[in-house]
Amino acid sequence: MFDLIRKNISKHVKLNEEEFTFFVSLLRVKKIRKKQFLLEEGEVCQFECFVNSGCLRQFYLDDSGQEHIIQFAVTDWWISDQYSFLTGLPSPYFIDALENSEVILINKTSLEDLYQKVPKFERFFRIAFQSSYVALQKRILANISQTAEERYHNFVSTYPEIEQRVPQHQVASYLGIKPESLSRLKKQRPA
Amino acid sequence: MFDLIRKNISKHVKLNEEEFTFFVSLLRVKKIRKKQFLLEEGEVCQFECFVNSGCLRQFYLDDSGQEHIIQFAVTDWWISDQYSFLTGLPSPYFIDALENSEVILINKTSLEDLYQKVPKFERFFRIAFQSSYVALQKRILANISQTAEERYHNFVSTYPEIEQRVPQHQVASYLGIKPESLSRLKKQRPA
DNA sequence: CGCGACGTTGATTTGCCTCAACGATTGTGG
DNA sequence: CCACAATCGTTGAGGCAAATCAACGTCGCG
Repeated sequence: MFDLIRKNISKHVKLNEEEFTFFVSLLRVKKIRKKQFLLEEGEVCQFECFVNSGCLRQFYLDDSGQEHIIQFAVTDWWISDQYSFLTGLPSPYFIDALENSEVILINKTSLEDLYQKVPKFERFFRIAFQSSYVALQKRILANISQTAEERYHNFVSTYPEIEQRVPQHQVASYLGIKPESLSRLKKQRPA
Repeated sequence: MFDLIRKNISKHVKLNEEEFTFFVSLLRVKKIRKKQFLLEEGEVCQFECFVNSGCLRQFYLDDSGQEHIIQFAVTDWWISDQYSFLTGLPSPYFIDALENSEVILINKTSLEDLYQKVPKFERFFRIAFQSSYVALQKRILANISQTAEERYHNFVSTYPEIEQRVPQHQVASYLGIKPESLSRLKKQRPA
């Protein structure tokens, strides 16, 4: 049950049994079925979420009813709305499941407690956010410097497993283009 | 000299005199003149950098010789290449000064030392990266969901002080559009 | 002064969007 | 288990936002 998250954390910090046991005592496991929401716009996000299995997405719903996918999260990834989590303000985003999924949640007060008792977790999340920051910078560079086609091929080679399992129009949304356009550019130069 | 950085850090963690004194002992102050490089493509980035005064930018130079601005950093901001800093690999980016500037540097080994001796800094940078992550997500959303004009007005209202001090074509680069296009859309609907 | 950096404007092209229709597949309720 | 609806991807025609290419004016600085 907690093997995967243990391994995930051990990528950046080494925990002993006691520390890990304490960590686990703060966790809550949740199953989410396809299309169910983990977070809805207007709610305050109170958790960090680790994906044990399945696939989720975070998206923004604009005034014209269009969805814009901010991120995907498959097995072994973290997902949450850091904006709402940090500020305590209502989230502008939705998080829902693209497949039946199992997630592990830690809520904000537990996490603060954890930071106090096991400062290594401060380090873990520092490194995790630093790495995520790097990934987002790369995505921004792609957005401001590349064509839709280049971004798509970039995406496929960076995240082949996501390209495999999510519908094509969701990938289009993530790339900031229309489904029709993605369809067309794939025909011209298949992956 | 170190008042500003002290205030910046105190936004997230409280330091006593001893801790701050130790921190300062690890710092190096550097003046950078306009157009000088703080980091060049191919170098390994060994520092975190705090801008005490002036203005810097981080950019990518593509194969066709085009610059793409990843971020600006004015007084009281941090700038670095986290990718190279984290991985120890050569940076794909440049960092240079848009004005004569004064920066405060802490190098990687000193920072690791600092994390060991004063774990509060782990917390400080955790929160700093978490906040930056939020800002980058917002920029990505803008890039995938808004028109050039919307992104521009968004930028002006978010960073009025940057809009004031950097040349217009640099703002265009940051927004992912051409200088001519920015000029035109400003004429149609002035800020 | 003269040159380079910067912003503007015009003419044209193009990449992606919009709107619309249609087939294939999936899933679901009767 | 079939019928029907919903979801998803594709294709076509036409439109528009932004890019491209080119020229030019202004400013500030060496």
